[in-house]
Amino acid sequence: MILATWNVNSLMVRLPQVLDWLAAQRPDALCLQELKLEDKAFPLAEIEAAGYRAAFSGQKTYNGVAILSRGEPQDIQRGIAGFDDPQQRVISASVADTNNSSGPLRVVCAYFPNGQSIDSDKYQYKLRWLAALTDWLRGELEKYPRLVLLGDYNIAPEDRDVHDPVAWKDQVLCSAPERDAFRGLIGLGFHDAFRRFDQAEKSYSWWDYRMMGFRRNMGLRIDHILISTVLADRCTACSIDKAPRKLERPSDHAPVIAVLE
DNA sequence: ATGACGGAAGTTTTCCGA
Repeated sequence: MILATWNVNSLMVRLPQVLDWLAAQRPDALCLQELKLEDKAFPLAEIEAAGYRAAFSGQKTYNGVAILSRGEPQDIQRGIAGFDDPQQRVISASVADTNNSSGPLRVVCAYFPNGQSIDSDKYQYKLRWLAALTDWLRGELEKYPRLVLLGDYNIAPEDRDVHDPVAWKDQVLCSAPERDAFRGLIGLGFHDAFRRFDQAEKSYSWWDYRMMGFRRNMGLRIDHILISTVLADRCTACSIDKAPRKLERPSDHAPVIAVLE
């Protein structure tokens, strides 16, 4: 089965691209971030017409996350339990596992805070958010061993995930506390699906709109799919689909896709 | 040089993203 994540940077603007991509890729589940719309504006009819159901948690202007799946998402949970946050950044749901009879997969879709800069209050919020997410996921993994965490992590885990590691050294998205937090998630019992396979050098999932970032491949790998240990051996591929980044009016992020056999 | 580009809110400019 195919699981994917895509920060669409406004679902209203990107909806035609999302519908085209669903038709072309036929993922079993697609996690979306940065919807930038309220729930009452969520384009449910268009998505259902494309053969998908949806769980979503939106807000005005910023943030907003959704899980689209071919079957009805079950046991939907919004946010991080025990972490009050008006920013809509996390949604979880159970989706049918098409290749296994031992129960559904638990999908957690997350839009990690950006942090702005390491001397910003938003960076402190990011670190608190990361700690809360980690604590919460420790329990979720016990409850749902077949768990996948997909989303825009706003963390480039290693220097090889950064087009210019010298310029980005100790900057937000690359700082040691953020990378420590990423490793902390791995330490709970996750595997970075992308790094389980040979990949081209300079593989990124986000490129700045400015300075011809995409054409010059000035990017970062900040969108990730972490799969729990019991699922890891079923993962047969993981890739970044750069095609949508080449369209007119693209998101600044490209989708990341994982295949579970 | 802290710019650029893109989206949203909403109005001629600001905030935010990464």
